[in-house]
Amino acid sequence: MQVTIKDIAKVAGVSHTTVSRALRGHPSISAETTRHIQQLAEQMGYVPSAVAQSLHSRQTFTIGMVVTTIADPFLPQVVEGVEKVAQAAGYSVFLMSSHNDPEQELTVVETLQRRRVDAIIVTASRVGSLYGDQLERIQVPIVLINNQENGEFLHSIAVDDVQGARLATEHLIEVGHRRIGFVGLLTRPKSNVHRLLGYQAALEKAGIPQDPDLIFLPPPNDDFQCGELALSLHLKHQVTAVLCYNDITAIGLLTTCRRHQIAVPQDLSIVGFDDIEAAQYVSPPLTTIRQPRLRMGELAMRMILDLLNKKSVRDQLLPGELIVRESTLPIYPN
Amino acid sequence: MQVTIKDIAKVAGVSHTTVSRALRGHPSISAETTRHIQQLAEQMGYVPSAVAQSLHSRQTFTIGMVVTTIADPFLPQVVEGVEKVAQAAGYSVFLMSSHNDPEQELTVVETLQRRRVDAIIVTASRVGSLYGDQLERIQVPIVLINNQENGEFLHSIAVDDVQGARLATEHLIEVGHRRIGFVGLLTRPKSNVHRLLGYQAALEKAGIPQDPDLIFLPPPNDDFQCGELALSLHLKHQVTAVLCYNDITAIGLLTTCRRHQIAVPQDLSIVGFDDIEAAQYVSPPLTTIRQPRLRMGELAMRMILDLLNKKSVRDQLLPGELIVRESTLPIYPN
DNA sequence: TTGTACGCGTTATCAA
DNA sequence: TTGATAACGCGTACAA
Repeated sequence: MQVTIKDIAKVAGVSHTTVSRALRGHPSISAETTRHIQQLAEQMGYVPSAVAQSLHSRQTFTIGMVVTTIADPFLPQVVEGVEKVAQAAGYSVFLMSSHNDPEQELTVVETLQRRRVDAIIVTASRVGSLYGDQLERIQVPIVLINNQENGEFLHSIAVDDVQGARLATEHLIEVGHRRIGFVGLLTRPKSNVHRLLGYQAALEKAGIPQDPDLIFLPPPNDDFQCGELALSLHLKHQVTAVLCYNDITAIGLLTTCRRHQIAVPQDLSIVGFDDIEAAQYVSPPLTTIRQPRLRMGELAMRMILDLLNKKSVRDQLLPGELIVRESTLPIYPN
Repeated sequence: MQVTIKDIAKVAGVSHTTVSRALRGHPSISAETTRHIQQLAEQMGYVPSAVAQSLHSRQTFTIGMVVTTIADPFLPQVVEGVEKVAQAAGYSVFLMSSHNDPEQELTVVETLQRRRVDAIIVTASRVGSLYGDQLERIQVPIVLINNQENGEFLHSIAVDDVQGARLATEHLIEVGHRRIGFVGLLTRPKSNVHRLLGYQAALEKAGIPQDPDLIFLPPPNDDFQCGELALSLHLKHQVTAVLCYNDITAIGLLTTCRRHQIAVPQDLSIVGFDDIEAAQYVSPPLTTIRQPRLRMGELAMRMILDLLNKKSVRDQLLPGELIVRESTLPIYPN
């Protein structure tokens, strides 16, 4: 059974009010009794109940972190950033998975509401309108990561998909490629379009004519398989370079190339997106666009703190960073 | 401002007691008023306060999941398993990182205690005696993952390091290797010894003499670099195969081999441990010992549920599974 | 400087 | 079938 301030009060022969004050260093309590009570609390192993405090103060110093699944290689670092800043500010994090299942999304939102979290951070690949409405009904600050939406309580931290994809494509163009393919993912409609736009903008700027055949949108599948299917871009359409929606897709393509004796990057250059851990470990190491995941998590939590302190905040669109490794090569090496 | 049962009571013209009962389907309330009140609650957007419920019931339906850092590639799947089972049972999960920092470990434990979590799951590479004592003072069921300790409230789920390492070594022996190296990690003293024991047991059983030169314990470093340093086993001591402490280490070795033009597996076979995501993506795909991470998480949470229901539980030692990929090859291929 | 009384939102006991 | 009251652990206005 946990020790309460009443228990301490009894032992000290004072009221629980005095104990409460003494423990929090209230100035109106004499230095001596304060010291005495604090010492007593220590001895008795007193730890205040956040539950009772929350009931009284109407804030829980708790936030909900909603993910589709924490097993997504993109997420752990984001969560790490969130948790770090949260912990430093005295907040604890509820981790909740929605698994992209509408039913679970509802229970997750309801649970968050029951738990009276002070704020919510969501990184879901899809925040449907229904889901978004549900979220907003909680009347609590919400920060979306990589998923802009409109709404009074909705704010966002996101990577600039257009800029990132353009950067990647420009890299390929600079080293001499002209037949450049794009592998999109229909399961991520929004950012897919943005990355496609970035790709097209780079081509246009370089005066390279668009060829619809070079844009490959595999049927919905897991990301890796989409990459495998994309080999046709090379086999049927003779692209010399491919920009993939993300690293997993790029690695899928990379793997198939190995199986088909297609040398990367000599025969085909490949660029990914995200810079997940595995990107540096595959062979050849993957050129990619890095998303500052740790920082995104930190920023999201900082934004939450600002919102809770009634400070005004601005949505952030972060640039992706080109990481050149060994999966891309000049088409005309010197 | 959140709706409370008192608000509903006012509107319905009854006491808050009646509302409380009606909402929970208490039999002593007339069917009609029950229906009426439930409907009213729905309309008013009532969501019960878990905080108030917890204060009264003295349980929070909350557990603490302590990790060193969620960015460790081993952990996400474990957490996924925990969260899944927890959610299905009506529990929510606090995710807390200790970063292997003694000071943070203390604050984490204290926070868990303040929050009055019903139980704790810990997967830390090191649960020092001090840390363990602190943990046990909370008087709450605790399940350790991959870290056996003794204590009244301490239980564990772990992979059988000895068996796993033996399995891996036997695989290498079976395909003809006799000069087999072992790369250990001093940062994980306990399981390091166990894996070493498994390695030695396999050699002994096969009648292969032990050679201390083939056991390499690099100075504490990050796991990847330890793998890189292990190249000396091949260069100086002519091993034809190496068992690495974990996949990251194995991938470090793999990467260095590529840089030194050492063909894997033709010149050197490599086996890892864990079967992290990246293991299947590297080239060549890594032969390794799989830890059933998702299942370990599920089992840990199930064990917690049993403990909370006063059921008796047994510590579990799970076998590792040999996953043969392409980083190992018979030394005398047919 | 200290204590009394009340409220936070919910459930449970007892009486009506 | 329903309601008044107390209790969970804590913080605070007000009184002493």
